[in-house]
Amino acid sequence: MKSIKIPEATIIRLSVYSRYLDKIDIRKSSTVSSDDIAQSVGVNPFQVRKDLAYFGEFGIRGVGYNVKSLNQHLLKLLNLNVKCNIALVGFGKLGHALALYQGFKERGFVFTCIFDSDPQKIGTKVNGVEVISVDRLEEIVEQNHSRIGIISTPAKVAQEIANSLVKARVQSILNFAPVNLNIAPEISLRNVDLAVNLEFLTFNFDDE
Amino acid sequence: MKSIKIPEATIIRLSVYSRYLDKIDIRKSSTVSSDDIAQSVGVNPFQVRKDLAYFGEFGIRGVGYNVKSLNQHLLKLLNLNVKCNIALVGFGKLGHALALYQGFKERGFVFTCIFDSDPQKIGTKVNGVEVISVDRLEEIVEQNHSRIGIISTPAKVAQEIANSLVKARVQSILNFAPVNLNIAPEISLRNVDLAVNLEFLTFNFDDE
DNA sequence: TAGATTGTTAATCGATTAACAATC
DNA sequence: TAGATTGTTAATCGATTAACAATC
Repeated sequence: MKSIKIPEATIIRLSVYSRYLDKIDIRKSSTVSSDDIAQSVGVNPFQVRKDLAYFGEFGIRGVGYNVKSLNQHLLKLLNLNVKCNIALVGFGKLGHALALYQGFKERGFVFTCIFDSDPQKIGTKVNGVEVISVDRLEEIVEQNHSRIGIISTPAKVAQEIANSLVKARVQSILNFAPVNLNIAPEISLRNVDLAVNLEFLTFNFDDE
Repeated sequence: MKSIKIPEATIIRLSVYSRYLDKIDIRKSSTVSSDDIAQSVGVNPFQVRKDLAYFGEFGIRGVGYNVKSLNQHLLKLLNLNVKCNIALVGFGKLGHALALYQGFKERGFVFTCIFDSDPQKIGTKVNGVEVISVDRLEEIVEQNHSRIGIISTPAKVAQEIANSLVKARVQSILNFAPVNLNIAPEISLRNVDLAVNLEFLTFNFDDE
């Protein structure tokens, strides 16, 4: 099915569409149009239909999309219909914030193991999950069958952590460290670079 | 100068290039080639040169770029040569993490005012900056001449906060709330959507 | 001079936008 | 049937990649 290449931007939008559908009160209306979705998430209706068309025909012409069934399709495409174990590495302020982030919980994401190198933090618990020494990362992550590793460590050690995660057989890495990670191409990698986002904004200042 | 449209992706890369230049030890070599930069940040050398070419000629053919001078040019383009006041709204776990984030400090970003609605938090201090009631947002942000507002509140109130920030004359908004903000087009807006990044990764699972 | 590396133009590629036939 | 809205093809737009002349 994934033989035709799906644009990254399309995948991101699928996730956004799905989150919007989550919020619709289906008692008011059980269907939704591409125009409606487009307006609500800030894209244009052509794009909504095009994005969906990569994966099949989910709507009814003249009527629209059934909210519940479309969302089920989207969740399935995003593989959110099955639980997935996630390892969080780096339990500093940012790691802490991620571990407790509502936006993850709402979409069904729960961290199944958490690592840090600070002896002060090791042994403490978050939502019933114990913080473990990063020395045991490879062992535990493999045991846990974590499919995703999240890196919220300092940039210096991020590459090393990434290597360990790959050894422990994660399939994907979400990296918050501001550094270019070199990893095997079969691992999917996504970088979230916070400073860069701020600098995008300062660039746009009209320097009077 | 900004009459020709600069791709967003280019602006993001300028920021990445600059951060890389920060890290180069110029005692070892005072110049750097587009190949070198490209390798280090994970893009291709054509792209580095093309990105820079939007703004001028910064290199010497046959030699490369002077590290220090190129970085100064980039910092100027990104308007990082002048301090800019930033308001942070929402001092939950995520806001807290952002306020203390090293990656911001390293690039010269400091938050000059912080807001929350929780009486428990109001009056506490972070790096010498007091958390203020969100009721006083418009007044204080305008007084402070904040050019950027960062929203790390729950999604429900994000639009309302955005409106207040715009009233208080910010020029840009960095939004962490998972919701589409409707704001005047002259305000530059950047969304950082954490859950969507995770779902990008789950999409790529090879569903065996 | 010969080798290296930039700056810039051209070619390719991919994503978005638009238009419209299909059909409920 | 008429109106609405999808699914899909075509047109446009923009960004990336490649090639190469310029020049240090």
